[in-house]
Amino acid sequence: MRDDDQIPLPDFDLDGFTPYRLAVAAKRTSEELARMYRARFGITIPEWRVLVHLAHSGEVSVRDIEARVALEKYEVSRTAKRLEESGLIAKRGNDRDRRLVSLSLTPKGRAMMAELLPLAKAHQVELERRLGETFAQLEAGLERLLSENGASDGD
Amino acid sequence: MRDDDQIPLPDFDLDGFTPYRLAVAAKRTSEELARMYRARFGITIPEWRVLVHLAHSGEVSVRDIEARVALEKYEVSRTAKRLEESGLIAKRGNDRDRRLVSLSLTPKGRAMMAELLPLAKAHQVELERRLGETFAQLEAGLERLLSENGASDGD
DNA sequence: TTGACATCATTGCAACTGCAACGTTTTATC
DNA sequence: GATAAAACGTTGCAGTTGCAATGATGTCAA
Repeated sequence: MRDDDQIPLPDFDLDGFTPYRLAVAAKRTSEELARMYRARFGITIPEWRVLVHLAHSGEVSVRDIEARVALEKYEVSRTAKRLEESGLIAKRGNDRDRRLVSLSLTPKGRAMMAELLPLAKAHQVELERRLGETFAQLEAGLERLLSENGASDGD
Repeated sequence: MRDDDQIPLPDFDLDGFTPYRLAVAAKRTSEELARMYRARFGITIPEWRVLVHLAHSGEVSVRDIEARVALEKYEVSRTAKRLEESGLIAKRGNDRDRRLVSLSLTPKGRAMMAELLPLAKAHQVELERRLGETFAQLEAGLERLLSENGASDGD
């Protein structure tokens, strides 16, 4: 065998691989935001998602949140536990169906969201401004990806 | 105080929040791929990234990889450790600069990549087909996001 | 009513992650 | 050269994650 007797590999450009590009873009975008959440409010992204849903929907169960904020059931459960410990949400049993746990914002959580949501909105506006006309293109692509199997399975 | 005397919250639609949309789209896309990697080759996404870079670049250091595949230094280090343990890559010291560790594919790793890379390419083609004309739009958006601060800081 | 099955939420465990600190080696400054 | 500073890679630790299993409750059919 000669020394260069190696299996030849096809060229592959990771930078042109869409799943990779998406992952990197998402990570950057999320981390930018996560820094703000953490620095100003001391919350993580899963916490932010749950809080947003509660702000929007009032009192809901873990199950209700799961599907709506793209978190697994156990993530919601643990996130809710942390949020309760930091006093931002309240958990209580549901009398109709005692398997359910009702989650809702506490006044403290509500006050925080009253401050946070406008910032998030402003961030979105700023993002759209920064992307300019490519924003609509990005959205078209995301829409296509997200609608592909949005309801097909629980994952 | 009346019972409904609550701080009013602005409406906020998580589903329309671009960072969230990106995160969900990236997660779905990545997981689809991760399933294939894991099922057929038993590797994770960080492992896949390191392997791709080695397939492309031959022999490189941890530092070289770090920037190119969007992983932190310690992630590359631990990923390399695992890949070495599973016999897919080899690690050895660099004589010129003994701080460096040279990573390279083993024949076994090379053989795996020879099988994996065509599948990844096919996946990309399939993705482009599925997205149709929105693919170009998505790419335009991603390009904008990724070029914004790609070299500005190491993060 | 009872028993089998489904649903909801939680948790034990092992693996993984992020951060900061570390040891080693090289580079820069005097 | 000697000392300080920087670069490279690794690792200890505490916290987090994902999976599968669990317990508790509800639903349905006989």
